[in-house]
Amino acid sequence: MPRPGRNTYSDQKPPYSYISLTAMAIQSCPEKMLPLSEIYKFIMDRFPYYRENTQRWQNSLRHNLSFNDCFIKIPRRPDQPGKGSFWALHPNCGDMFENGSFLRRRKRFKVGGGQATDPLVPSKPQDAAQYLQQQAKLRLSALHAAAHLPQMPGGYNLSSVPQPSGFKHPFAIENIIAREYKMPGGLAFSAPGYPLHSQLPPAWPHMYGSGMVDTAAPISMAAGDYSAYGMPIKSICHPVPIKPTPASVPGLPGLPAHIPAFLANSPQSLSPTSPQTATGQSSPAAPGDSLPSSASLQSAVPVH
DNA sequence: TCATGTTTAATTTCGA
DNA sequence: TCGAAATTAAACATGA
Repeated sequence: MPRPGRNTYSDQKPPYSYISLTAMAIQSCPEKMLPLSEIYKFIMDRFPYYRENTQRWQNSLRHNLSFNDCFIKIPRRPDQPGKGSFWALHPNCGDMFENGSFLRRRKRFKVGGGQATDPLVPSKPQDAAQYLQQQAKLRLSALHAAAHLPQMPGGYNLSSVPQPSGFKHPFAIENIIAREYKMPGGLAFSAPGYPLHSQLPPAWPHMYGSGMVDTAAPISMAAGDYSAYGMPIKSICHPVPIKPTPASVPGLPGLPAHIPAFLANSPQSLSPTSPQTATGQSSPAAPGDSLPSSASLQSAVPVH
């Protein structure tokens, strides 16, 4: 829980567990897999609280990666030199934070634990790792292809990258946003115009401490500040209501009327008829996450 | 040597 | 109040 800061806002602990922070980091990159060092970096970049006591929380984070079945270790390919493996979210881990709290899951994800799974997604960690690595390649290909396409009205459509049926990733941006539509202080999220730094209420101290976000300065968003969805990461990484208010849109549980459906729907609902990848390959359905929506991809290709 | 990864155990925190 | 999830600490192994 966010506690009132002792000295500055920056020493507040964000209301996210290590699991949710890690998942956020993984989901923020287009390949949906990150090495440990990049996960550290993501967290420290976004949350000043974690720029201190690094040994402590990084040990905890590593513990979480190994201990929780929802994280899968993906070995580096020969063309990906470097230290350590990549980490990804298990494609079947589903919405672990369905209770609305990013601090505590109702139940831990266990492989073969009886969760609803996509039949096309392997559940065994080794198979899932291979599968995820393949999907990461496809995503990169799609992003690469999209970056070289002429701009289409309404933005690129990357829905050609295969998506699993009926799966909605817990850290897909639409999920996070759907939970965060009610900002502390009463500010409502108003897509499709994403909240910008200057619009963020000071009630999100984690993002403001240590001068990380200068609300007075002109908005300057580096490419790295965007998630794979074209969403400024800085705007999605803030405390959320631990207990969101009930749904207000019939048929879209948890979604208020002012959240556009495209942010709340699973990716494939945007374009259910495009099973081919941008590279022309056919492949099994992708794990449950989303590539940038057609509305957001124009600014979405992150630079790493 | 250091970063990464695994495992165990104790403790804290939170939801039912 | 209790059980489970999360956090923290620590020891140890492995590989670049």
